[in-house]
Amino acid sequence: MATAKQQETPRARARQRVLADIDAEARRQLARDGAAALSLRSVARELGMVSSGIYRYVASRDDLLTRLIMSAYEDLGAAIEKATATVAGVPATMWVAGGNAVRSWAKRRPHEYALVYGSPVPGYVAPQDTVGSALRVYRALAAPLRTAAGPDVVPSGPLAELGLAVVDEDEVHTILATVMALFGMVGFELFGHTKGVIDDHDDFFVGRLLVQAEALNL
Amino acid sequence: MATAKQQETPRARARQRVLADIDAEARRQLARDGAAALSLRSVARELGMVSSGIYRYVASRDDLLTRLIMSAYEDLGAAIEKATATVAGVPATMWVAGGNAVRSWAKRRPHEYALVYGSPVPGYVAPQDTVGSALRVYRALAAPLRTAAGPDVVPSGPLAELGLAVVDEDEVHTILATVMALFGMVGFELFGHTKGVIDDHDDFFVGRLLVQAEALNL
DNA sequence: TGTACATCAGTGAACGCGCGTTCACTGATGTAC
DNA sequence: TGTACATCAGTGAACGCGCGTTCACTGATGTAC
Repeated sequence: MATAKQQETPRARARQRVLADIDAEARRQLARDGAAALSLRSVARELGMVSSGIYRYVASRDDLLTRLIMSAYEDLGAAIEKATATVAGVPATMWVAGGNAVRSWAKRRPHEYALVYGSPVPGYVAPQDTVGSALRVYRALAAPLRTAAGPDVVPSGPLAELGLAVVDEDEVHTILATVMALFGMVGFELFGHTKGVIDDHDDFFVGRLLVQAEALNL
Repeated sequence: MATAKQQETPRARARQRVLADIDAEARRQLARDGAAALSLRSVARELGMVSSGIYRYVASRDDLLTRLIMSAYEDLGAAIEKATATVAGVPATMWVAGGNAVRSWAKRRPHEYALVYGSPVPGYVAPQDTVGSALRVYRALAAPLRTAAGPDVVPSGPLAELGLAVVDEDEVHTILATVMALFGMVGFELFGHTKGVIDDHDDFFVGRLLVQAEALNL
């Protein structure tokens, strides 16, 4: 199983390029029309390829969706990491930065957000591959908690995967519920449920993030 | 514009019956396959009607979606009202009952929940008609707050439509954020984001509802 | 009570569309000797 | 360095599917005199 990448042949390089084009075009279509409208045929068409040709690169429509889901998670995770890193050291500020990153990413890429945190795509079942990428988001959000806990903590308990050592069940639940509340707020705004109720969303959101930081003892 | 319903003619009664059948069948299909799979043709087919015949009853697919959305809101609103009414008088208990009603309704009707609180249906824009129905849900959830405030309160401020008189902006935001947190938790569980993280969802959920009730001063 | 006309539910054919996926194929690229 | 064979990207046609919506129509029901 030695997948030697040494000696990159022209054909292999071309393949990588086409694969990247496919991903890019799929993302573009997802961003424009949403997951439901995404089709292998239109991706192939846009790439100037005959519709069946795309099967040399992608096993099925579901396979392409999986790639999109994973890259959405990775992209969001990276955005949070970046936002958090710029204010590293001050837990409460980190939390606010992370939360704001989620919100602004969601507004920048509403269809991608909908794909991963909205209604499941009918008929699609996420393969195991996606959970790692999904985890990156939570790990990024947990950065302020890690900072607050200090560098000497040995991860343990139900949140060990996030680099946390929390044993008290109520505390675990508080953390989880806070994350869910964050996504609840983002989803409500993005999906238009706050129209006419909240006028200054920025203000509302930052205010709530601060309250959350307090609840998390940051 | 005197829409006299007096003198119900057989034809009119038949029309009502067919319309009800259409709604029922559409709901059945929505429940089974989700909104994306809902088609006028299959509804007509199932009713033993030729596909074009359904246009005597429904203006378009979007029109049918609107009916489904409104009835979903009404149904959820009614479920919350019922749950809250059975424990009327004790605000905190009412809140827990209302929250549990949202969750159990969502688990009973996942596709309906996804239709109204999940990703927007691509290409569909909700007409103004739906906001009244949507409001019923929030009004039902606000019952414990009304009870806590007492019967003499004259509704005013941004939440007047919910029968509340709250002027303090932070308090308004707390109420809104709590509702969003509720839907965030329900959505996360329903859409499978808590797999492997939370083992006892009932326990988690009730615990959080109690915390929320406290935050709402109930 | 009876007739003449208007309304309306439901039919059947059609338009034009797009989809996922399979298959046998050509011709270029890569590899082993 | 040159040849023979294997791999693989991309083609083009096809299968079978389902959709929303329009239109001219028939025949039954409802209404006005």
